[in-house]
Amino acid sequence: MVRAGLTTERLVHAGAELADEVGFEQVTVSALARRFDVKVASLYSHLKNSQDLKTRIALLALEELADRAADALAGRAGKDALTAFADVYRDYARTHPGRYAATRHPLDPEAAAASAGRRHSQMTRAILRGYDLAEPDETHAVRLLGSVFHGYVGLELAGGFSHSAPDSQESWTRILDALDSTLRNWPGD
Amino acid sequence: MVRAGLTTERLVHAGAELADEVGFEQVTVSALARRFDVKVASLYSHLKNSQDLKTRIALLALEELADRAADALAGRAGKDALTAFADVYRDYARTHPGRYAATRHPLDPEAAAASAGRRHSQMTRAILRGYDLAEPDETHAVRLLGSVFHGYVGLELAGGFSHSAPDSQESWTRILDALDSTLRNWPGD
DNA sequence: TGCAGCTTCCTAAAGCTATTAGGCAAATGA
DNA sequence: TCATTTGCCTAATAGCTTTAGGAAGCTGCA
Repeated sequence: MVRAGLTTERLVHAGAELADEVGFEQVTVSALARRFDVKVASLYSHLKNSQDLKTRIALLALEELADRAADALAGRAGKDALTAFADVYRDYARTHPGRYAATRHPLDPEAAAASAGRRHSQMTRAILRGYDLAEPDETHAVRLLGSVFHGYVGLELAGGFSHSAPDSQESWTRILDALDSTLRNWPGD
Repeated sequence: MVRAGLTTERLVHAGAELADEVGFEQVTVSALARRFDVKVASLYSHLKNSQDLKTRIALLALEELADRAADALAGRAGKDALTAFADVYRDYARTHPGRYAATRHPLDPEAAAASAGRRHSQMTRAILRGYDLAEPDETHAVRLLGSVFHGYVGLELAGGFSHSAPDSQESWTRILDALDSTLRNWPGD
């Protein structure tokens, strides 16, 4: 019997690819086994269960996203940083829809704390340092940015903006302009 | 044999309640059958399949949400309308998380066209008439509002803002202030 | 080299969900 | 009252998940 050479890492990676191809919700232990031409039960030596697989894909995606964001932020500040960061987020979602969906997968508190989600929100704060916001306004702004990015990408991916003018890219650009302007003129009490 | 009195409408309603209790993704034909103390196959006289059930719950939720939004908008304009509309959205999501999740369920084009989703976006446009935006800026603004509402509520529901100061309600209020200000001072080209 | 022990993958089995086909009994209405 | 329609049932197939236990491959050490 030739062994397939399964490892947790290979499985999670293949799971992420599978997610991008068929959707994160459709990622299943069975489908993954088929992809490796192996019996389903065999995966249970490498994965605790189906939930474990999804959690690991989510953590992988969060790392990838944070890595790309960190690259994009290097050497940038102000609006330049804002748009670079936002574009990374949107591009990642469009090129890796399954992985992006994975980043929205609910994590239990320990997993969440150990994830790159924190890194991502630290980067958001770093961008805001280019604007002049004191707490608690900075936190409000972090939440606003998170909401807009997550919300826009979610609607775009769901097809909300296709088949209707203007182009989604144009709205995205104008929304980032508006956000920049909002951050520069954050309303006081 | 006493009949259970199933109808498509009762099933969809119970499905919506089930969604609020256990989550939209966990709504299953089997669970619904258990709730009516009836065999699973019996539901297939009233529902085409599992997908059909979910679509119907989504349509129900979209109607409910649009009805509430319409009520809230009556007699309001400007920022007053904006916050009332936004609050309805957020409150609906918090009091009916399963139904809210259902509104995010992808619909095939025909179902989407027949849904109350259109009504909802018409209302967003009505609110924007209180601000001074010409096309295509109005559309950009519609998309911005949709993104912020959907994004904020999604993050809040996922627990993103709990266990951390400031209070989510405070951020929400300040974000609506910021949106109002953005709409009043929409940046030109 | 040979073999002990660990690891990998397998077979088998049970339980849950989805869906279809076909049947009997209850409700409807002529 | 009887025929027809309708509602719910049994039975069966098929897919996914998970656990238990077994056999073959690999590793390290004598």
